[in-house]
Parts: sequence; C-alpha cells; structure tokens
Amino acid sequence: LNPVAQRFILHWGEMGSKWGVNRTVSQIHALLYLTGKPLPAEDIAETLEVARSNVSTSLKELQNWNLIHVMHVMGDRRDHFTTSGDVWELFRTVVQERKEREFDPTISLLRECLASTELSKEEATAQQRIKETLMLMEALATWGEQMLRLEPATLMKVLKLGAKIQSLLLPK
Amino acid sequence: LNPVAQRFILHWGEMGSKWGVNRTVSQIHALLYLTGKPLPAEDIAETLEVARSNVSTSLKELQNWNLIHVMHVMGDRRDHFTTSGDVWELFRTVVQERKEREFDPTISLLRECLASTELSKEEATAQQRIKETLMLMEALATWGEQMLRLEPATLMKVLKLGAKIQSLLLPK
DNA sequence: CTTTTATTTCTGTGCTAACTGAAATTACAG
DNA sequence: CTGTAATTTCAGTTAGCACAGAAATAAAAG
Repeated sequence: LNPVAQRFILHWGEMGSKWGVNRTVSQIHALLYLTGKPLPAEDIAETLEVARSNVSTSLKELQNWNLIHVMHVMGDRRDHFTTSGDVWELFRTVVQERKEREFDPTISLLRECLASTELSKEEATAQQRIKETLMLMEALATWGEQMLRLEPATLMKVLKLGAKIQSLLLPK
Repeated sequence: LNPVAQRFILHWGEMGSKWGVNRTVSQIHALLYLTGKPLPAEDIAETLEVARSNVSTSLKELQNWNLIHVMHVMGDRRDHFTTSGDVWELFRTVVQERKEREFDPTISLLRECLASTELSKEEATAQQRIKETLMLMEALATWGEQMLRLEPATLMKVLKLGAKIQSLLLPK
C-alpha cells in the first residue's frame, strides 16, 4: 500500500472516530474510495491488517449507510465491493443518512417536549429555548433536503456564491 | 428536575455521543442551556447525578469549546457557569470549532498528499480522488466561514430561500 | 497563619464498543 | 452428494474512554 494512500486512510479513520464513525468502517471506505476498483473482503483485511470478520461486519455497516455496493468479477466467486468515485454523492449520502438517523428523531422529540403540559410557567425559559432549537433544526433540515437534491454542479455554484447571496437577498 | 427537561438533557447526551462528544459534556451543556441561569458545579453534579470531579473536567472541556463561561454571584464564592441562550450562536460556535479542529487539519493533510511525489501513475485514480475531496472540503470550508459571519436573521433568510436560490443563479 | 471552602488533578475501576479467532452457515463446484 | 470456498455469526478478549473517589492544590475567610 502506497505511503500516501496509507496516510490518507489512517487519517480518515481518525476523522471518522471523532465524528462517531467506527475507525475500521471509515478506513475501509477510504481504501475503496482511493482504490477505485472492486475489492474482495479478504484483500481489504490484508491491506488494513484487521481480522476478516471485522471486515465483514464493517462492510455490512457501510452497506446500511448506502456507501458501498457489492459487485462480481468474472471467474471469481467472491463478493467484491466498491464505493462511488463521486465525492459529492458520498457527501450527500452521509448527510442524508445522518439526518434521518439523528436529526429527524431529535426534531420529533423536541416537538413532543413542546406538546407536553408538564412544563410549568417557571420553566418558560426552557420552553422558549426548546422552541428555538426546534426552529433552527427544522430550518436546517428543510434547507439541507433541498440543497442535497440539487445537482453537484449547481450545489457547487451555490457554495461559490457564498456570502454574495446577501446582495440577492437585500432588494427584497 | 422537570421530566421534560430531563428527557431533553438525556437525549442531548445520546446525540452528543453519536457525534463524538462526551455524554456528560453534552448533558451539562443542555442543562445550562435550559436553565438559563448561572449554575455552580455542585448543583450540576447533583442534578445530573454525576461525580463532582466529572463536572469539573467537563466544564473545562466546554470552556475549551467556547460554549460556556464563568460568572460570579454576589455573596457566593463559587464559580457559576452559563451558556448563551442564542441557539444560533451556539450552533455557530460548534461549527467553527469543529472546522478548526478537524476540517482544517484534514485539508492540510490532503494538500500534503497531493504535493507528495510518492504517488506513481498507477495511482492516478487515487490522486484524482484526493484532489476532488480536497476541492469539496475547501469549498465547504470557505462557504461555511462566510455563512457563519452573517447575522442569524440573514442566515435564517438564506435557509428559507432554500432551493429557490437556483432561480437566482440561472439568469447568469 | 490557620481553617474552611472550592476546584482541580490523579489513580484506579468499570463499562462499552471494537475486535479477533473459531465455529456455523451458506453458496457453489465437481 | 460431497467437498471446498466464502461469508457470517458468535463468544470471548482487548482497548479505550468515562467516571468516581481520593488526594492535592488553590483561594478565601477569619
């Protein structure tokens, strides 16, 4: 394994950990991403020097995240795995999944909190703050959904526009 | 502690864990946020039923994240802690910190990877993909910085605009 | 300066999640 | 069918983080 690739993969693993993603899972994904070719589980295990069973579990996890898919190679019975080479698509998938798994349930909970009658008037501050948290999260969720539906190229333009968006906003 | 507040705090703790933030740290922050009033470490420990020392460490951590600050109350020697009641400000702070701690170093690493001469031409795919990852991250970083400099109200308008931004983009 | 109060640092323990290696299962080849 | 290859599941181990409690330090009061 090329030293540059190795550095990338190790860093990606650490990065994953800091964001609540299993290290091996992120490493495997990084490897598939850099390699660009479908790899069988055994090769992955060898390259990353982890147990074959660990690779199996991690691949399942990556499939649950919709980040990789199985492929087959002529004359080879083994499953091979690839990931998209489009970094935008990968980004979109991760955001999408995390939104559904973590963001949406939190929004539900906040709604329930506000619907509850158990908050007395001494807790007006708390109620107000939960409300504002909910509004922020709803706004982010809706906006995120819309942004991720855009084409990568369009999305890139939006990013490039950056703060200049203000000027388009003001005339109103 | 109000049952609603309790639910909120517990959920926030779990949420934190999933994003790589220590559970107690997130819980303390949630408590301070809901309470709205400066609390001494001891009260926090009692309310959350964790060790006083644990609170001490977690408060330090929150200070490192610029999420809370120390206050003093007349006639009370103890340190009291508060967090901003502005959810936008909190959001901004977290994004800012994570960008500096995790995003920026990754960008540096990717640059180093590309500058390295160790990638042979067989690894052209890898090189290309690192490059695209770098470009995405740079674009996000720059854009994020600009967005977070905007006033909360302006930022909210941008979110509300959502995908309609496309129409403002097309005429060009 | 001594005593009390507040806070932090440190050390050991416990818990969780990750991981390995073995066993079981599944899929396929002959 | 039988045997082999591939994959998954499972049980036990390990490693790392979170945490409690004790000890140390710092700050203030008297």
